[in-house]
Amino acid sequence: MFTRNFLQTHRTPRLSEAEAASLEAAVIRTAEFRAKQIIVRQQVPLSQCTLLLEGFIERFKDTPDGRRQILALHVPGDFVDLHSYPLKRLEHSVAALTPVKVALFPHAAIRGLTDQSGTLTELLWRSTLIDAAINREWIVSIGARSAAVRLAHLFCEMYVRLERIGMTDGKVFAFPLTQIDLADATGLTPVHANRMLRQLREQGLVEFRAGVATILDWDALRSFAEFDPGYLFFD
Amino acid sequence: MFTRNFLQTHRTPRLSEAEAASLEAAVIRTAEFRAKQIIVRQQVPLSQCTLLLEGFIERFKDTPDGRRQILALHVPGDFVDLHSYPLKRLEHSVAALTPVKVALFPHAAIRGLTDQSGTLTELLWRSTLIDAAINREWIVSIGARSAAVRLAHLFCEMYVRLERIGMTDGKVFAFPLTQIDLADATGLTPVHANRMLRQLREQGLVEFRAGVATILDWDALRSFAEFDPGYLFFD
DNA sequence: CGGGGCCTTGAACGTCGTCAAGCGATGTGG
DNA sequence: CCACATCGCTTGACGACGTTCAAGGCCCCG
Repeated sequence: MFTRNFLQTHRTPRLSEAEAASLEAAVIRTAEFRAKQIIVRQQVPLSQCTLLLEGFIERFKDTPDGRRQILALHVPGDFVDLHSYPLKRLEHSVAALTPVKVALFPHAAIRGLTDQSGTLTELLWRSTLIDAAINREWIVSIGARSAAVRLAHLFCEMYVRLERIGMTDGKVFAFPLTQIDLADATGLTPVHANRMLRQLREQGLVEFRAGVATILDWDALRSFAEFDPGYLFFD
Repeated sequence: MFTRNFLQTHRTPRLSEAEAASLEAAVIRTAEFRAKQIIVRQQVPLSQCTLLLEGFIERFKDTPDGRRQILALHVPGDFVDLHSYPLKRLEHSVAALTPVKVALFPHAAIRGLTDQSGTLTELLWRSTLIDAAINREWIVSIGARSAAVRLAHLFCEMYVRLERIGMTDGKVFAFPLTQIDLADATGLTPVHANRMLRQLREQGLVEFRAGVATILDWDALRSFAEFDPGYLFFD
């Protein structure tokens, strides 16, 4: 069941059994990547899409002056480059944060799915647009929230997304990023990210150590972060 | 020809004449809005999509503490809320920056188009994903570029997008935002945006006055802004 | 044992934000 | 027709949030 987590997080529109079976059957093969390995390089023409089965993936872009901006984080059940189907190439790169296992869907198979069913089309399209909604929420975070709030918001988002696929253990979840990665995701320097993490910990909101996050006070964290999960479209 | 500007900016995949005619025929009516009028309110269920014909539109989100973040700017030929088709509602709001004229496509008509042609599906889907690519470039701008570079990048983007639909006059183009809007789009304060605009003008890169932008030195501006138009997918 | 990530902390600096005041243009009502 | 309010733009002074530079610690791995 390659598509179990995907269907778990994308319940609207609901597929018929036949449609779900077609989606599952569109996988030609699986693949594995090591941590830090680049999975998709920007601007390279693509002919298949990647569904993340196990592990964590990042999408990022490097700027000419050597800075690096993480654009999105992906968890199991996320299509990491479904948008390559209409776009044919990506304008950013995709890399594994941990060892990962993925399922591959040839573009031709996606085309087959969209020809077959308007509902399947809508579901796949929708999933790319939820990614876009997350991108926009990150714009709000980076553009309009302070460093500490930004980090808190990211912890909220990841907690909720991981909780949905059963990858949390109470208020504890694996979040295998370095502080440098967190800084690259939030537009901060590693030094300042470190200081803000300490502050969040001392405020009793969230603790982050060795790639593991522990929510200390969910209500307080959520309110501190101005977190409203509507943008994740968990309908 | 409601869809002329849209087809002008979205040349891939190419539609057959019949497909282009179907797209054009999917419009049920046009509508007009006054400047500053809200066109789509966040979280309200939608049943139609809006194609911008004339004028400028913004997408934005307000934060609890009263800040406002502009998420995207739209020019004629852009679908401003095509993503409401798979999502059914938006997590942000849409407003007119100037008096605007739009064409409306019922969701049911979009469904008809996607049922009819995989190529039409791909084109519409693609256009929503180009919006997403622009969102991601804004993440890079806000997260990793300095205030002056950020503004310069925005001028580059708008110049290229407007040039494509014939809305530039040499190196001059109407860009009907206030300095406050520019600040809200770039995550700056109006005061600082003002200072950076002065700097860009004094450096001989770009001038912005009364809603009109003038590129003073395109090559210098482009290089200062680290601008690479690849993310706009002008294929 | 040495080297390289990653984390942590301090000190100094600078970009950007805040507060405040004044200007010009526009518009509205007395 | 003028008084006055509003809005957007501009500039100065000051302060803060976040960056930069630097050093040291820990841990893992070769």
